[in-house]
Amino acid sequence: MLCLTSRAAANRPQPVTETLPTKPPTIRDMITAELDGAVRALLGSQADAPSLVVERSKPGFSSDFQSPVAMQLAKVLRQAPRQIGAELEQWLSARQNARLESIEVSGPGFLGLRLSEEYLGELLKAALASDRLGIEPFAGNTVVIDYSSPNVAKRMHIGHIRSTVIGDAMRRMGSFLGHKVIADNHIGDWGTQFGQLIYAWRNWRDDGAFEEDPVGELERLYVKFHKEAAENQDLNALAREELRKLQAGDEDNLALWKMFRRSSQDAFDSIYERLGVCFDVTYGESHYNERLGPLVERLLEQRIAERSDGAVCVFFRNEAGEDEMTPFLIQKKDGAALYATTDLATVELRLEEFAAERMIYVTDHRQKLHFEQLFATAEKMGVEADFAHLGFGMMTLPEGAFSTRQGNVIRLDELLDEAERRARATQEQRLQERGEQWSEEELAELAATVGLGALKYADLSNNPQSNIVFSFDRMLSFDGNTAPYLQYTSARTFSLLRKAREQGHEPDGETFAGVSAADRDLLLHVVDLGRVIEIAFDEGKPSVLATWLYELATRYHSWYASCPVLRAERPELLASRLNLTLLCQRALVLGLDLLGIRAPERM
RNA sequence: GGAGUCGUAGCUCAGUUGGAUAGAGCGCUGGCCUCCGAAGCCAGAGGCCGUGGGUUCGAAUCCCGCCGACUCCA
Repeated sequence: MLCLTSRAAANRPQPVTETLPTKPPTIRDMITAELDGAVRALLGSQADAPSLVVERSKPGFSSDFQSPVAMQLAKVLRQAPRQIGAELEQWLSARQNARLESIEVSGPGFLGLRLSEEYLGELLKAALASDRLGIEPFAGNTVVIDYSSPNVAKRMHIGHIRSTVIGDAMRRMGSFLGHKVIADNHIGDWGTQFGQLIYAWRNWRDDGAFEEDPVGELERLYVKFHKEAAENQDLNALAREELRKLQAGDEDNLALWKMFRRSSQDAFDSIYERLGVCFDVTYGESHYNERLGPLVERLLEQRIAERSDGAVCVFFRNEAGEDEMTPFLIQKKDGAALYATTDLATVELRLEEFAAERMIYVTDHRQKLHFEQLFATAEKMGVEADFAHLGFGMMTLPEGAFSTRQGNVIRLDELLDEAERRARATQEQRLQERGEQWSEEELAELAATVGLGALKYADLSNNPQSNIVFSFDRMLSFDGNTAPYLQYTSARTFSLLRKAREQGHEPDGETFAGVSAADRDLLLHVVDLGRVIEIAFDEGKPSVLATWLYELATRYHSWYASCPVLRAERPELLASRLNLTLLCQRALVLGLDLLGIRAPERM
């Protein structure tokens, strides 16, 4: 699995923009350029050309791509669409572009374009020339992605999976495209809960339990504190005193806090390692403590923020003086800072230390207003970077929300265990059916690959804004549009190419012959990958890539059922189909890797 | 009260800038392994895309009203 980034944060940033190649033209670019020429010829200088739409033709049409251009022009030219289409067709045909085999009008005025086999062959060859499928890095922004962000002294639970998995996929896709990505785990390592925890630790800790399971014990103390505090109001004051001492730099409390932080980080790391998730930096909220006071002062001086009723707020008013958005509170009456303050300080540090041009926050959608306020404040501060909030729905139980205090969370490590357990059971059954024996290591590795893949894919394959009611069966399904289906497809391609090699056949990387509709469809789908990754990243939707992968797997299976490879009737068909199989394999492996999912060679 | 998100097949959801016949999975019906891996393929049933208007040659997609669900608001 690609996991190129490390936690070392030193020596950033070097500009990467100048050395990047320009983005290579796509098939759509080529077609659009042709159409544009035709449209200009038709329109002359009399009017602006409409924006050209080019898309894949629906199944059942002989063309590969289509454009409704003639209908778009009908109004401007005051002619019937089909007549315009005929003229466009004539103009384009006269050009004799070797990449286009035919152009024809159909339906109410769609222009259908069919690519030539030579051109398809070129596309295949170019794609097979590298394991990046010919997609060169072309983007070059410095992007900070903020995801996962668990809280110290609490175990990671099911509520963290989405941010972690989606953020990691964004990191992978961004890096692949050529962005300089900095993944930041903004952990919750500061705040009122530490006063509570220090009090609870001093009074109720169980050293044996802490030895055994540090974070479990811290979590128990946290829950106990809230139970006790509900009975005894004095505890809150005592906890606040511990917090005050901690914030004032009291050595004992600071040492405790550091220990809590370290043991929590160890627990997080073991989960990240299992998931194959990486970060470049893990600064945490505490990293910004010293910046908060000066930041508030500066915002007041610059009149970006104002005092209001003893607190400090940033207001968003229109010209009439009315609030356009809820004010952003950055300092409470008692002088305490808030998430808002820390987040603003974090923005500043990311500009200073990384020269960030884009910041992406992956959190649940309830924080939407907070981020809108944050981004608007940054704008007032003159920050020119782009901001994006990738919000997703919450995971809940049938009886309601998860809550550490209520102790009804589903622990992440247990969820991962369950995923692997189910994958292993399925695999053992299949091996038994096939009469195969695998070693324990092979089984364990496959169980992790398939189980964790299924779990990740369940979150990556849709982008629901609505909340989701948790169910093991839902998250760990192995049938239908799931990671195991994609992995199975991958395993099949490996198997097929292994068999071919045993028979002395290797893909030659260039033959593309006896082209059927299924061949065209498969090839044209694969060569769209670069564009798909770009959309998935720019729109913050790994689901776009997931859907593309699913469509690829479906197409491959369907193609495979109708096109014998090893038993192809002619040698050039065998060669061509081996190439297509290798192409699909590379696309599956690459696409899955960008989602953080491994593609097994056998399963 | 203010702001926002979302209503698509029995269930869970896709649907990229508006484009020809709205797609998957699960579940349901029926085919396909002496033949490259059946975690598969093929075929079928199942939809006034919440509702009423509007814009457009063309709307699940854009605009407005209404109904319903959810989220946020120092």
